[in-house]
Amino acid sequence: METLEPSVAKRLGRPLSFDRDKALNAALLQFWQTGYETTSVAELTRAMGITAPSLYTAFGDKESLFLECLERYANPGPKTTPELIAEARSARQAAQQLLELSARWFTRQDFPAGCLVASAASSGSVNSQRVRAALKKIRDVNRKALQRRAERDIREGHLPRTANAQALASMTMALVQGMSTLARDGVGQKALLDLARTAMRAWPEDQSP
Amino acid sequence: METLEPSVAKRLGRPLSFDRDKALNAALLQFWQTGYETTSVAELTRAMGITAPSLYTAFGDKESLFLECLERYANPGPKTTPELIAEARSARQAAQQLLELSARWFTRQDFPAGCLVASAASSGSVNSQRVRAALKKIRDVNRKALQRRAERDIREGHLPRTANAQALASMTMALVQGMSTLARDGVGQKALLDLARTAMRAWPEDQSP
DNA sequence: TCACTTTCATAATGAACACTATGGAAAGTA
DNA sequence: TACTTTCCATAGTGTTCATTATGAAAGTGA
Repeated sequence: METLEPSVAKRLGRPLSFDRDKALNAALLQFWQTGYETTSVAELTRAMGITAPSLYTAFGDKESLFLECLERYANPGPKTTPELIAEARSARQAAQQLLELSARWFTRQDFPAGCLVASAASSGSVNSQRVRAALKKIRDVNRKALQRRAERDIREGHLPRTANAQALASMTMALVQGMSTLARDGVGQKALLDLARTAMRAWPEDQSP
Repeated sequence: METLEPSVAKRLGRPLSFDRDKALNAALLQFWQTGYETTSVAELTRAMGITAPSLYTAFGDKESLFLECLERYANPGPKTTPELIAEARSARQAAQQLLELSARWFTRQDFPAGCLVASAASSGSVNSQRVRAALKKIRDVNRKALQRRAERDIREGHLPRTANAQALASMTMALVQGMSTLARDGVGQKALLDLARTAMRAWPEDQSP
């Protein structure tokens, strides 16, 4: 063992002729538009501008490529969504930011409409079990994070004792999922923002403890 | 033209050896579980208990079979969903019934979890454009029906003038879509019913005109 | 019984699928 | 320049896809 980090060490032989990062981005956009199972490797290679052998040596196989795209999609910044939820001023604030961000994110002109996690594999064959499990896990983790944040607010008196943390968290995440479908159906940004503001009436106002 | 109703007239030749209605139901359940593009004809014939040629002579092709399943799924009773929405006591009542019915339907033990319209083809290739358009149309029609019902309530004084009919309708339909995903992720009936009740806080109370 | 019509089971169709074997070209090191 | 390593392009692999050709079987009408 000469180096502990082979990825940093200078690689011998002919270097990659394409930008791995850009190719991954292109694959992400393709999956985002047309789903996981319903996107063929041929469509991926066309979108990425590389040939099939290059895809397989650089990314493994179709499943690994998708999971790497998903990782990039779900964690674009330094902090994860559960961390951002935990650190928000209140559960209510976290929910509001989640909804407003979704309204804006799902209707961006430079990206496919809707949410990859919501739409890439809402149903599928046995061949996509692992991918669907990975998507479900992201949804579960985010929902549970918001639920725990709401439970904390109830304990600390920022939300009334009668509030239902699970129901509030599930409702908020259901809205995020549903807004993705609406965005895919062509509903615009303003309509989704109005929706988000209207839905926040279901959250009890923050209280001082 | 001897008969106006050829389906009633005695058919010549060898009769069907399987129950067309039961086969259609089996196909519906299969599509419901594993989606449109992601369900193969081989899986369909296995679930329906018939061979491929029987499927094609009885139902046309895979797309026609799905559309017929969708028709049965979306219109099981004598009245359509938009009709039920229009005839409800109020827009608020319609929304509440929609949400509670969804909570119960999406978590029934004897059916696949979630909603066929929400999950069968949330994304897909060009081969499923017509199917996806048919699903979108159902979502659009139902959403618009609820929106019109809310607009009427505002006109007639049952909802405050400040209420946003489009936002209320979109929010309610987004919740239905999202509840389907939650049900598929394993969230139970009680949790979805709590969610529905919590979400109804976003609807202004009905008022006398 | 005998045409006639339609369905059945078997098997095969070409196309698309995910994935890879192979050999030469490219770019580094010595 | 010789050599090593890796990548790329071509062309395939076997499998599965949706769909159908074929001929025997099972009914109806005369």
